[in-house]
Amino acid sequence: MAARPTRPALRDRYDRRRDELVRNAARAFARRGYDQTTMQELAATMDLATGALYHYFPGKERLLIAICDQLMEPLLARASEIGEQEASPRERLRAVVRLWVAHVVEHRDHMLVFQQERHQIESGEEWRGVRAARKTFERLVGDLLERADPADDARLRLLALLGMVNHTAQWYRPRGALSPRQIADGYLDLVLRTG
Amino acid sequence: MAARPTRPALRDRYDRRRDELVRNAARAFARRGYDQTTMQELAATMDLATGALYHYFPGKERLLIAICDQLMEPLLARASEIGEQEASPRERLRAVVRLWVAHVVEHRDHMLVFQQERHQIESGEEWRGVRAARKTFERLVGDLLERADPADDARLRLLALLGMVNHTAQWYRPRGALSPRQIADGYLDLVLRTG
Amino acid sequence: MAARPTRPALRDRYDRRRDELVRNAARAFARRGYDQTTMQELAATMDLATGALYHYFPGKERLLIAICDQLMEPLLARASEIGEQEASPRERLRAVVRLWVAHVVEHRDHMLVFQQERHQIESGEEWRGVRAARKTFERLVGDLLERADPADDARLRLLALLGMVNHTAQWYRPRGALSPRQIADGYLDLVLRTG
Amino acid sequence: MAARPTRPALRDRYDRRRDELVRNAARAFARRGYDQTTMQELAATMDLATGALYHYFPGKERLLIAICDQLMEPLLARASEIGEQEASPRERLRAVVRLWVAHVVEHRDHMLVFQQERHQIESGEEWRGVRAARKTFERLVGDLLERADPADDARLRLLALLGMVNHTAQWYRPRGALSPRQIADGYLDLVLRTG
DNA sequence: TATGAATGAGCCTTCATTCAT
DNA sequence: CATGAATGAAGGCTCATTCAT
Repeated sequence: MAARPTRPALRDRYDRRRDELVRNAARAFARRGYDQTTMQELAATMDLATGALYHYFPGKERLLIAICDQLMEPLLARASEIGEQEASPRERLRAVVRLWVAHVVEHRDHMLVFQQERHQIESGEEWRGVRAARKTFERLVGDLLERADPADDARLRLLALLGMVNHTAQWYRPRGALSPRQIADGYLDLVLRTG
Repeated sequence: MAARPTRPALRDRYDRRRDELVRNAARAFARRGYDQTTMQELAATMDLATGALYHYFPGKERLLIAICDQLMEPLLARASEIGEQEASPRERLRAVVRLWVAHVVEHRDHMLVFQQERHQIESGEEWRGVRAARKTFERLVGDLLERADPADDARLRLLALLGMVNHTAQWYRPRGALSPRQIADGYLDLVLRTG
Repeated sequence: MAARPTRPALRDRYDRRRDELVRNAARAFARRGYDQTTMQELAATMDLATGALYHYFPGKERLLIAICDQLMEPLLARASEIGEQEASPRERLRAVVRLWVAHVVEHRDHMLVFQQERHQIESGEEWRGVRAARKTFERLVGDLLERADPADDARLRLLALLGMVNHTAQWYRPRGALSPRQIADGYLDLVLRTG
Repeated sequence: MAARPTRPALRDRYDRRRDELVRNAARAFARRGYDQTTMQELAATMDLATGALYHYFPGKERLLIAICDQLMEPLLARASEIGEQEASPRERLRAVVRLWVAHVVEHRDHMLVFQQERHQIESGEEWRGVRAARKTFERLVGDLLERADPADDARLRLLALLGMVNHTAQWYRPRGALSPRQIADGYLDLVLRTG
């Protein structure tokens, strides 16, 4: 794999191109599955020669990791910011869930890949980072939920929330009846019992 | 592929063996992924010669379909029975959700495979039956939910319920803190607002 | 392989059955090709279990040899008889060619198999007998031709005659315009210039 | 399969290589039979990796078709030219038969394969072109024969001619007693009775 | 950086043959 | 003699990866 350029102009171009490739790969993987999508198909979709993919990713698996990173990193960054704001736990929770749902519907393909390739993510050294990111995010949401509405069944509610939000990727359609924000608020209504 | 035997004694043995193979395959696919599990690995796991698998399934994909059938058929059958009972919608909904959660945790591997191979299930002629079964089940739950607790956001609640129950396969561990029944009731508490 | 029975009644039944199987195999091989016809297909066609074939033939190749034998042995036997008759060479040649053409059209499938599997026949120890039979027959025809109409180009005429007669299997249809006898006489008209 | 290159230099190299591969395959198939020759054997013979064959042919059967095309196309092209010349039918027939015999002995392997795989050629959609080419050629020869020497048994003579010429592939050896031209003329002597 | 032909290990599937019943 | 499930070696084909240009 060619190294990432150091000169800023080239580097930016490289980074933008790489991001674009990751997004395209997410779409392809979501549609046909990771294993059933060939590197040559990917390259063709992206108007690239087969070998050129290897300038950006040392192998197919690293491309998959890149998809997960592209999904998790901005989500985690912005959620952390919200988590550290001064607002009440309940307000921060609402902000996080809105962000989260918006992120999910904007990265539907990433989410679907993320779910489909669960078995890969769950084992293997190179997936450590992705696993850590997910855990961190879940803990962040869990903490906010616990503090926003303490209850015996806090854990079950967290798990339910994770389930419904992640599942959103499977049914959400742009221009549907509900906006991401409405969806997020709807979920919160279910999870937060006290008024 | 050898045909299913017609003599009852042989046929029963055949059916039991086939069911066992499907269960084993579900486990393997859930762990390593469908594409990354080879037919020879499967055969070895099941103490079978490679070719013997093809006495039961005409190909790898049909084995995957069989997993989905083994998951959906009994669930759909028993849920339909409940749906036609005389009890109130709310009671029937509770019964269905309890059945459903119990089924999910008892078929965790099947569920994980079902989710991982979403992209295969969603396209292709031979998957029509599986898609129909899922749709039927979802409609059944949706109807009960609507009648148990009419509300503006019935659809979102259904989708939330689907998300949380299905997601259960990813975190449930036997001998955990919560029994399937408690989980089911917990979910119902979230979804049914009017007490 | 079970041995050929010794008791006459059983032995005859066995032989008749075996002959029938060989004929059926010839048909199947002629249609789908030797390698592309499976032993299980053969067995099914003959209303037999797969394993039963091995009571009659120790393996697939021996079945192929049996087809060649069923083709060559009666032809060679009757041609030899004719060759030793007292008639003139020309009359004997005519008799042999008529026999030959009649045999070819009656064993079209055998002939087609014989031609298709030329490469197998031409090498391998177990094919020695078949090769010898063909050579013997060709020599017999060649001798008669030479003596019926001596000429410089006797060899080429023999080869031409072999070509046209064998080729007959590829176009002859029962109830066609020409009877086997007419065909044979037509061939002789071409090959015998004098007279 | 990689596409045929468009740049002239590369395309020529590709075409030459492909032709070479087809010729080699014809040799191998003629010797060991189509089904008994593996793609890996072929590749090894041609100093190629297994997968490289698939840059030139999408599958084994297409390779077989290519052999038939390599046999029939130039023959048909040149025979058509001759058929449209101004010479007498008899002269044109002689020219075509000489061409034909020369072609057969120069493509012995192709011919043997063509005959051995008759059953494949005769059925299947992708063989339509090959069947058409054969029919066209046979009709061309038949027309010339009919006009060169009208007779009641024209059809039988055509079939005899087809038989002998095609059969030539099975006995001709380079540096044998007869040149292709002598063989062709010998065949014509048999088939043309008058003059 | 980009290309795309070439590599070759590996997988799904087939099928001749065996053998317990 | 008959059965037919089981065996397991082998073949056609794919595809992630490399590298000469």
